Amino acid sequence: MSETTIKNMEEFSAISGISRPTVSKYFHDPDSVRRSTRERIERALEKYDYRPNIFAMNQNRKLTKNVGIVVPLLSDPYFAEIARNLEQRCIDAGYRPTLFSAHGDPNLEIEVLDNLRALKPAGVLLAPLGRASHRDALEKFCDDVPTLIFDSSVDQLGLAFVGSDNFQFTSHISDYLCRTGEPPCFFEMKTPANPNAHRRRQSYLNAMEAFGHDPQVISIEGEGWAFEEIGRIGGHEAFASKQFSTNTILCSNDRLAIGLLTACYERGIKVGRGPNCTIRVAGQDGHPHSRYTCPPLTTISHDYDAVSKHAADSLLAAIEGHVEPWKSTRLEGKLILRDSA
Amino acid sequence: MSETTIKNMEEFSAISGISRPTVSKYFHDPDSVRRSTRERIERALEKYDYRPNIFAMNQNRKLTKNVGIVVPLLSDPYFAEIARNLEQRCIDAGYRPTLFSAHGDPNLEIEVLDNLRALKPAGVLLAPLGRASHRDALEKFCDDVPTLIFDSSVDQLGLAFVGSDNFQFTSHISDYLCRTGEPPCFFEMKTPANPNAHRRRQSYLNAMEAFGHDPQVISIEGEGWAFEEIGRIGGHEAFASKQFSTNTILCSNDRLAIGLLTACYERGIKVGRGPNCTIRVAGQDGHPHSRYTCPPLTTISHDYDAVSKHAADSLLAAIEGHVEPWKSTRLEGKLILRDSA
DNA sequence: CGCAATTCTTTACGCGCGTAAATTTTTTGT
DNA sequence: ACAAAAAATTTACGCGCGTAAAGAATTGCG
Repeated sequence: MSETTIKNMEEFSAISGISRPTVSKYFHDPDSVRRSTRERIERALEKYDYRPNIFAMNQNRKLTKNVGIVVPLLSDPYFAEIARNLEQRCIDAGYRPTLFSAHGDPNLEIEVLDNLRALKPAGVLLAPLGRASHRDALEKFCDDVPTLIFDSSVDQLGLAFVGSDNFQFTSHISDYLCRTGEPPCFFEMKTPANPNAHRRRQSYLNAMEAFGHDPQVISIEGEGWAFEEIGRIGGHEAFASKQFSTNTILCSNDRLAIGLLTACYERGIKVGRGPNCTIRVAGQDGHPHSRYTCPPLTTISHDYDAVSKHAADSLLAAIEGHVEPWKSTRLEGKLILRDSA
Repeated sequence: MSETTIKNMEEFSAISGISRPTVSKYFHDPDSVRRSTRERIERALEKYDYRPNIFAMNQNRKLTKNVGIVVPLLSDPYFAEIARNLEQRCIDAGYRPTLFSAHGDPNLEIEVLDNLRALKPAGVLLAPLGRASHRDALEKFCDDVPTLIFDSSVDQLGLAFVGSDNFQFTSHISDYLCRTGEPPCFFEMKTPANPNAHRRRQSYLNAMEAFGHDPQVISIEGEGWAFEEIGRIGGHEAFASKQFSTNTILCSNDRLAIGLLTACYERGIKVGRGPNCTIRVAGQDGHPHSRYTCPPLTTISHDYDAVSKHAADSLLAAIEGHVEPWKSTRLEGKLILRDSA
């Protein structure tokens, strides 16, 4: 690398011997110029490290290379993990992802989207808060910006939806639980933040009917996103009032299950499949932490890779002009057998 | 809000009746214009929602209002939580924070910093990866961009350092453990990613000497950021080779402790203070998850609020011209007594 | 080799805003 | 009420790059 520092595209075009408009074209898409000129530019690029001013670029381009990634709660490792995955895929495709979290607050979600608008993103990958989201504001945003919805669907919003097949999740794990012991009760929040919860409850009811068992749904109180605490408190109350009719509890999601396991511990209830265990607990999501609960949590896991790949691919395809009608893609989960059930 | 849509500051200045340079001044700092004109602008702002083009602003301003927040691993809820905190403080102070994660990879850390440079940030809040960080690249970055280091210090890098007092952490919890039972062994990674680990080990050694006990450090193998798994595997090996000389284990951090708890469970070892418990385990960090382990983890917690407040305040003060010599601030932690020890 | 199709160069303008200088208007203090 | 200070306006230029149009150079192909 030489010492002469290049401060703009004009100077760079001079020393590279290529005209500025062509250099500009190169930065927009390296393959849009002749092979030989591309090589000349890249040789110069190695000698003098120059990068076009990102603000000047974005100001004039009709379409930027910015991509927004919005999740409901970044402090939930599930979302952090999927966000990381999406981020990498965008970078690999030559886009500039920016990560946002609504921190569980629907007003913040709107604010985030407003800020995102200012970045003139080519597209957005959005996991909505769900029930609490301001529906019409989301809709308005999706009208303006190519948006792919993931994780939790809101009608036919955006370009498409990619997520997990919650019916398959619950029916699969219910099936497992029924075949290996007492039929499960279903442990959930009464007013879940996420619409997936409703699908899971329904799928549980279907599964129980198919097996000819009486379903039992325990719907606990609690607002917000502190699911572990909600599960813990709700668990204590459910135990105290003897609401569990069988020795098996299927939780609507892993974080609730983690809280329930804590409640079990605090009440001296042994969880697992072992000889002196009195109860089985299973979750749903394949939460990064579920491996390390005590006992390790039996759960059904999202296919993180497949979901994020499908989501990123769909968005980027749409950005690049491949129009397709709205579509919902729901991927199957994998049962992860561990000690808790 | 009226229907006429304003597309630039020129138009907005026309309808608000204020000249464009004054409007520009207002957006730079609302308090820099006379109260009456400020009110006129804000009245117009309510009628026609106009926001200055962020790219055009940043292109010309010598100093942007961008602030970068960089953490080693966003999927660790500890960092997610502190990042959220920092983010909010920046927004409240009128800055535009952008969140980045190095995803545990020192090369990515450099890449993130390079991308950050392109945003011409007014300042950066950086929690370095630690041992694995490319020291000289960080240094170079800090030379160019006002950077405040937090969580894990690297010499006298940047404007200042803000973090926790690891000596106090370990001495405090060691003290507690010694007074309430057998003196603790110290469970750590042999090659920890984070330099805080060294301080904690040293503090443990000091504490044990002060109490007149023989220290015992168990240093386990493992690279990377999958601390829980490292703790679990390392725990199994340590138990198998009977490396724990007392019934009390102080872990270098909570995530390691969480893995160790899983190992204990898997070996049928009862952890806690109860009558038929054979071992006590404590962690350090006050990890968001530590409340929900089984048993709930006794730990010493970072003062999240104080650390992030101090970090954000220091950076913003420096940005706004309050020069101060390099300083290291280390805040005390709070002991959180739970069932595990 | 010659022609058309590509690709590049030259020239020129515009994006939306920051900012400086000179001038005019408004406010402040007495 | 008046001068001085403060704030706003007018005018003008520049930032770094996108992009369009017209012409020149290069390429591919029969």
